[in-house]
Amino acid sequence: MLDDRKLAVLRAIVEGYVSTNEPVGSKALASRHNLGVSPATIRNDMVALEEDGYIAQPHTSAGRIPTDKGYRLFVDRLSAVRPLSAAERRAIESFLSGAVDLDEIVTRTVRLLAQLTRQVAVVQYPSLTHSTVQHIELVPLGGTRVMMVLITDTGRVEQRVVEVAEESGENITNVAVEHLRTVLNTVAGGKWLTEVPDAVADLPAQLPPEERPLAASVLSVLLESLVERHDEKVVMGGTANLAAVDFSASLRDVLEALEEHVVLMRLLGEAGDPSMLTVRIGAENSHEGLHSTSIVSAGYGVGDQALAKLGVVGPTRMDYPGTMGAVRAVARYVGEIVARQ
Amino acid sequence: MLDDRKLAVLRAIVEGYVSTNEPVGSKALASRHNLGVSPATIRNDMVALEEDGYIAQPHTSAGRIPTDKGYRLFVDRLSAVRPLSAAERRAIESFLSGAVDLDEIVTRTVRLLAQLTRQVAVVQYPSLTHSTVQHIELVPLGGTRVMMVLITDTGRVEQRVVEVAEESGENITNVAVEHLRTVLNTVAGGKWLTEVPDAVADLPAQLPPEERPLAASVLSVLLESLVERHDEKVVMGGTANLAAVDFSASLRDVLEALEEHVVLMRLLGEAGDPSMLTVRIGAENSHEGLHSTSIVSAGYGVGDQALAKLGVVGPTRMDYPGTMGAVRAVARYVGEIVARQ
DNA sequence: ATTAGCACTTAAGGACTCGGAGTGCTAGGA
DNA sequence: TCCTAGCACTCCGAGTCCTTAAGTGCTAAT
Repeated sequence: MLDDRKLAVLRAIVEGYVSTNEPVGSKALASRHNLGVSPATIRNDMVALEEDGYIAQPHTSAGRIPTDKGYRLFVDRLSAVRPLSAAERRAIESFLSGAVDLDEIVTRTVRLLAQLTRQVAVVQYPSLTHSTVQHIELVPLGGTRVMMVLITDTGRVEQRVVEVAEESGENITNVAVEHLRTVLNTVAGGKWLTEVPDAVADLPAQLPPEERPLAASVLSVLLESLVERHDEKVVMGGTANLAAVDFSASLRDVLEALEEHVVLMRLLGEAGDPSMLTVRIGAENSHEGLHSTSIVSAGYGVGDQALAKLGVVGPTRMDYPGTMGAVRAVARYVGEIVARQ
Repeated sequence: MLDDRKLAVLRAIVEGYVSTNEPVGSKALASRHNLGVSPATIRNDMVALEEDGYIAQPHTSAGRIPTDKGYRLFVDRLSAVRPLSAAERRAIESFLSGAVDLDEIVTRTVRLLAQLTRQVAVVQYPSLTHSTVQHIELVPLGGTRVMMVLITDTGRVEQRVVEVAEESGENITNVAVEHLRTVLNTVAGGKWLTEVPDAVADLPAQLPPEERPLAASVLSVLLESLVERHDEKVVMGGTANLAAVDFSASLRDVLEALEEHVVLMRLLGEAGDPSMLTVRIGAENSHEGLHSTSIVSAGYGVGDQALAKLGVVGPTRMDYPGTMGAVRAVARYVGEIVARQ
């Protein structure tokens, strides 16, 4: 059905349309992309490609543009991820290695990706799920309040203020807090976060009765902060790059979708091994407002452990090989940097 | 020079242009804003207003639109901040009070402001400058590394990994860390952050020699994290609202300016008592890309202490009374909520 | 000081034309 | 059987022209 030449034509159409942003016709194709055949032949191929739904024409007597399905085929079979130049890789390395902080790593990564791809970049914070407990700290804040700080081996810090029920407030002594801290760290230290709930389940029973209200309050907050999916934290940048593009959907819809972080999470979050590139094209995105965009994403992490994902959002009409190269490269470096922390 | 009627005309022009987004002519003015005079009279006034630079016409035979100077006069003398309705205030209250976390307060505030004003909202994190040290925690991470966590009374938590110089690495004993923690909290606890550098200056001298390398490393990181202006952290939301507006400058320029957080900080940061509303109109903004936008900002804080600022960015053609009302109201509530934490 | 009347300007929108790019189809050639 | 040349057809987009509506500035009268 699709012989080599037809595929070559499709590739040429995608590349042409991506670079010029104008529907590409048979004559232009024949002259520029020396395919060795006449425009008429190309037209015949185009008809076939159109019947199969890979390309479409905006109106009669216009050139062809790729459909979502066409881009999909292009990405899957007709293109190779374009590796970055040595200079680009050095730039990434030096730009990211200057970060002191998990926050800063994420912020810089976003800016880097946006700049590299000239699109909107999205980076998810490293997930708590694959971390272990490094330390749990309890700090009496005076009154009936205690601050709980959870530190993970991946450098993540979660803090929460714990409000202890009023009647038992007088029992918050430094001794009790210190005791609880010791016990907590003994029981939960080094455990995977997913194991913590089980590990602390029968902890209050082991404590003297007067310390139990405090322990109960702290534990409920701790468990709560584990349940909350903190990998839902994302940072976005490069929205200015959207202004240059004209979407078939309104720019407003796209911006709105991007601002709903929950949506973003779904987009990045679905499926995908770490270091695997995921490309979602046009209507493949479940969210309505993003039907005219494509999303290229990858997981990053330490070793083969996926900590989180990052990616870029751009028009379906994007430079896939280049974008994929940039996303992959950045994901790798970020993984390294996070590991180094 | 500017009698009452001319001012009334200016006000009518501003209000008309803001609501219709079209240049407003003398006839429309006379009929809608019953000023009790004929169009011809209004025209005469318009000529005077134009000579003084308060209004301009895009081209001959078009109506007038206000200039930056015109908006300025309108804001300063012709308008009153419009208070929010009771329902709106209740909505703010309930929306903000659900936040558990400083991060969440900020995030929710941004979304709230954006929704209320239908513009881009910007919220600065509470500054460290006006906080006191609640607690400093040190956690050995194994090897030559220690995590330092600084907790302030305003609920802010700063964490840093401290790398202790290699040769002295063996000296990181739990005893030394605990000792340093105790001493640090004794010396710095309850102090204003600005006082901390002085307070800890001669601390190493008081320690046994084998603990000094550790102390020196921790202190240098601590001081560094105090110097870094963490009130430079800002969160932005509602960019989708920009899509609806057409700026004289390109949308891209505006988005770019907004993404440069440093620029935002300058914009919000300059001058202004807490609870004072600042309005910067058009070219009054130092940044080129924002010459066609106005910024309404206010400080928020506990009592009369300004912790940080928040504001919105919109087209110069904005509903100033309403926007100012929303910004003021949100600033007040956020101040309260932060205090309550 | 205000108003009515009038001539003038200008952008926006609609109708029309025209050229170019591109197509589909058919018939002839390797 | 596949490719190519040629040709008639379609349709968008740019350009031109015209008209309309809104608005102005000026002058003279109240």
